[in-house]
Amino acid sequence: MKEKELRRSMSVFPIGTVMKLTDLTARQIRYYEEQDLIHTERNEGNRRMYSLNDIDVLLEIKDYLTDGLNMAGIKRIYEMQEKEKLSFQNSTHQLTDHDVRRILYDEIVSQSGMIGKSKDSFQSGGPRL
Amino acid sequence: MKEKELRRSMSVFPIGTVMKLTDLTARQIRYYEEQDLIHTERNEGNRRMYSLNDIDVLLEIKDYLTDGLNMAGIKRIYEMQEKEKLSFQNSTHQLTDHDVRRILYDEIVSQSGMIGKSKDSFQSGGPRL
DNA sequence: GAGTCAATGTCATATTTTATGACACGAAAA
DNA sequence: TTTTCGTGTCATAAAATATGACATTGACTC
Repeated sequence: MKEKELRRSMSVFPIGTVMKLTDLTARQIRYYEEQDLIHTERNEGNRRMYSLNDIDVLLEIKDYLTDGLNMAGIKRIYEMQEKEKLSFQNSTHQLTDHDVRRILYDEIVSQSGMIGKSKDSFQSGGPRL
Repeated sequence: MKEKELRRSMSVFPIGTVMKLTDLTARQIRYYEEQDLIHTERNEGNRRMYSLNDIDVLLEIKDYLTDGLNMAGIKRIYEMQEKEKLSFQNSTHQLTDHDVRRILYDEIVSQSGMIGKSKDSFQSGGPRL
């Protein structure tokens, strides 16, 4: 499965394709990058090039935003995931990535300013994982 | 497996990406299109956009050329495949695509002007399938 | 050897796509 | 009300692509 991973992380899509695939505007995509939610590669001509993984992240971000999270919240989620990834090395991990995302997500949602928002906009059990 | 097929046939790559992925020049890619070896989609702005399947075909074409086939030969191979695809509907097919390609390939190679070319440049059993 | 043809290189010009920075705006927060 | 956040929009510059023309190279023919 190593080759598939590699393919999924190859930066091969220009922003125009990503716009269509994610239904985000270039403005939005660049803004999320500016906010450090994604880290985009550039080609020799300074054009942003995206991987399948990048597109997954953008779709995740869309979901989080739909659920009422803001940039700061989403960023924290990814930061925590990052930490988990690191501590993953010297400890057997009882928690799957799935678990971690769910836990962090619930934490963020219950902690951030979600007062006055309809609870209906939440699917039970957290984001699409 | 229907969704995967769909994804493989989505035209999402600009020619620049295809150049890198196939190690072909834009001139070559356009020429193969001009010769009807590939049929390229265009986006709203008239730019060519390629699918994963298109890239596979281009890599096949490279292989065929390496093996000494010319445009006409390659075109015939694809035409015959096309026919097979059509007759495929009203008959149970004993031959797999793999078989068909091999048979057509051998036919073309033995029939076309391969005299005086080293037999070493042929891998036994036909092209990469 | 000269000519021909197939596949590709190269160049010029026009159009499209993208990058960047600035300003605007509506909704939510303070 | 005033800020802040996420996004829209616009102007300008640069990169990527389309197209058509001409050049080149190798193989084949005569």
